[in-house]
Amino acid sequence: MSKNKVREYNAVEVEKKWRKKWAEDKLHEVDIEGTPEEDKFYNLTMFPYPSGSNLHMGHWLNYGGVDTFGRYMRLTGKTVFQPMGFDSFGLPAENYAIKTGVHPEDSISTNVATMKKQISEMGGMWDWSKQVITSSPEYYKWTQWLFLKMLEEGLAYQAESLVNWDPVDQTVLANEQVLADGTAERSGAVVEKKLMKQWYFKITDFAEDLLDFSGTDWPEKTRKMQENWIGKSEGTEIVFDLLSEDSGYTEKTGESLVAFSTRADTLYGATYMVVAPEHPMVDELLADDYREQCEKYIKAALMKNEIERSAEGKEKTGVFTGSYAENPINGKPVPIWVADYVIGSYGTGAIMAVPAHDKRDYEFAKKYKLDIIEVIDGDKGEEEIFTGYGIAKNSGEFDGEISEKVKEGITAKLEAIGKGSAKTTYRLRDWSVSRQRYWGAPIPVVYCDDCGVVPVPVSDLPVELPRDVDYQPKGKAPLATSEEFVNCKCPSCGGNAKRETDTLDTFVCSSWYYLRYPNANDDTQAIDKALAKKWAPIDMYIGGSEHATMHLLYVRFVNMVMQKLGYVDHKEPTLRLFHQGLITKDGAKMSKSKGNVVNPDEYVEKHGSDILKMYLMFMGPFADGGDWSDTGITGVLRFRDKFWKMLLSPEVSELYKEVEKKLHKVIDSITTDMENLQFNTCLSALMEFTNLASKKGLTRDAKEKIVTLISPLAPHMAEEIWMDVLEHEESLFAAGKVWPEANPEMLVDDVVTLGVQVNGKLRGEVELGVDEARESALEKSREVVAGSLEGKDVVKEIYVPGKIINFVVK
RNA sequence: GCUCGGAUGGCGGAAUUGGUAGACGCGCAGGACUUAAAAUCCUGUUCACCUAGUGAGUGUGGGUUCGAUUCCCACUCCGAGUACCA
Repeated sequence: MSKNKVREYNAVEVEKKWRKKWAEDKLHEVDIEGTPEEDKFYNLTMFPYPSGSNLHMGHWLNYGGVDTFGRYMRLTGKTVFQPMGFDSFGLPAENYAIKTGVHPEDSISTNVATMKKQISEMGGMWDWSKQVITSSPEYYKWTQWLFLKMLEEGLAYQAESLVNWDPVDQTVLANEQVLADGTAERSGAVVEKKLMKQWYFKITDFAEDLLDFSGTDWPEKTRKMQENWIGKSEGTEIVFDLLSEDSGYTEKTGESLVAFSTRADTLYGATYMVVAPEHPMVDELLADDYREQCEKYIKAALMKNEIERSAEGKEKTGVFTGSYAENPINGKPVPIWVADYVIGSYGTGAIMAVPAHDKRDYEFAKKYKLDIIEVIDGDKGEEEIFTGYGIAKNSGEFDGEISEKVKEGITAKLEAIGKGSAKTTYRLRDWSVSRQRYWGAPIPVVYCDDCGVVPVPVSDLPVELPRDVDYQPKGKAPLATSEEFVNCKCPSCGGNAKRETDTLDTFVCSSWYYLRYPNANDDTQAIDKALAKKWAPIDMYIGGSEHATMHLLYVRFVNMVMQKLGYVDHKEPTLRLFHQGLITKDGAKMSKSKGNVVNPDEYVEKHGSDILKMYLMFMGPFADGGDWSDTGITGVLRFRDKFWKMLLSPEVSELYKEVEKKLHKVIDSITTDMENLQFNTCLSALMEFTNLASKKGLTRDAKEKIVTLISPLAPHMAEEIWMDVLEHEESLFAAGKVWPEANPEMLVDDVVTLGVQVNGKLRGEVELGVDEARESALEKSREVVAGSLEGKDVVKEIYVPGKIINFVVK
């Protein structure tokens, strides 16, 4: 029948042949306009940053898994759109340029070319005809358009905020560029904080929408992380009136300090207040005798970032301001402190401290000998203080009531006397999108003396990033050094104006790219409504979990805005989300600086990409990644050869019953595992089948089924078998819905072997029918473990059909 | 610090809703084939011991249950994120 003798499998040659053929046939190019909506499957991976180094094992794991899943969906009959692009703006290219003098445009275009070549050699079904490169004017033109939309919608605004300032390099630093000791990575200078006017996106307007994940299939952990990041808490804003020093703290100054608390029920126990070092009222709180000491403390505190301020083992520090405020519930004066454990951006930046019922306040109060008054009765257990809900005491009229009631009562009372109100706050902050850097999309606004802030009209986009700009750090944004760029005419009045010189955060570029892919080459509009509505939401989005809170929150936010504007129908950008794991080397993240980067190319050259991909998929769960070691690659090679030989052996006319049953069980388990992206167990199942069937022979039908099952994992080999051995006319991946279905009758066994336990310990095995009746099952089991039952009283007999028998004896 | 994960043989890992722990693979040991080796094939392989068996065992200590890798409590270690790396 077959013209093929059993021949050796030459992976490298075979793979090259099929990649060439697939490219010629444009097999992976999707008919974006013509595909019916019910057939579409948008299979997306988070696009890579084109860094200097080659593709690493992490990329391989990531894209290997994406492609395996995509091919599986393809074989179930879906039209799979699997585009690829590059997130090419950003800090690393700029830093590289500063260091080496190579222009980011040049290094990026080299890197993109290299990575594209390497990704192509993996043999994935990437649709390169819809590529996006975020640093290209054709793309960032529309990123600027997105900014203008935000502005139009009132979702972009300017405000001052603190940034890391390097006084030597005269430049803003990313948190990453600030070392743990507070000095700058590059210059070594002690980093300062500087107030700067920045553009923000009002993501906080969408806090409630972002908390609603209905309709999505996301990992529980990612949802939790986002929920905590958004950090909704319902509490009370409480007004503490300031007391004047001159009066001996008996009279009010007329000013007040507002604190946010989720535990208004503990207000009677509030014995002091703490304001964040960056609190806007700090300066007026400083009494003369305390000013010098406080200012020193505040300056030091502002140099640290949030993580350092609350770092491990760090003792809480603070200073007394010399001011007092009145506790509104009992009229008692409380001292006001400044401490860096209070963060300015959360709540109101000021807290009422209840040391008897809050751990941090307790530590602080003990250290500085502040009053500690218990106002709740509760079981402390082994702790020094009680932090839960209990029964109120020392709380005036609220004594004896439960905390929840007290909270409501006190809030109501505060409302009645005008000293507070119920309030919901969120930890989520607005998204700062301004960067004082060169390598980003220029923010498309101009500043006109007469008209103020004027958006650049869409027809004038892109505001092009000039190539010849001095991007060396020197005290102002790189774009500000270019007179040619800065000076322009006001689009509104035609008078002299100056351009905004900040660029956009690269997260803005990546917040909408999935809506651009379907019409990536369309120069007339950012998003094609009809196409976006058809292809969005993303059916499967795969990327690292390091993006759980930022990128994945920004994408959701932007999608919500786009929905509001009618560009998409769905609130959520992606239905299903999956995080691949991390590949490490000797337990550490692979990086050039550590010198532990393993180059995938050498494995591809030696064994072919199918082998490397299968090995990465087999190494462990796709969601876990793992530590790289090539010791196990032998097993995958052996399996591949065995599989190849099995498929090339002569066909048999009928399958052995055992093999047939196994085939259907394998179809069943692989289908489930593919759906769940558990590729390691897909391979285990294929190995088991091969071990069994290679001795017995396969029918043509079985060969077609098993080749289809392996094809998402080893597409080149599968295609070679499909076309060259099984002599099909058309590619397996163009064959439509060919994924096999298991025959349910083949999945059930009539006999099962069950463990027989005595007191929960395995003492024997028994063969039973699947639905063996209780009495006969127990009867047979008793015989098996007769020895262990001898002389004992059986007090209970447990029989769970198909699972277990357990005798409880005394 | 805070938030979220993870920990199973010598190694990578497997185990629907609690039901025979260690599938599959690597490695190792023994055997077949070979003048020999490689490759391939077969057998064995959680550990301990007084080895026809018995006991222990899924990071540690407790708990719930007839039964826990799985559920609960406390802890240890490792990883990710922590808002200007992406």
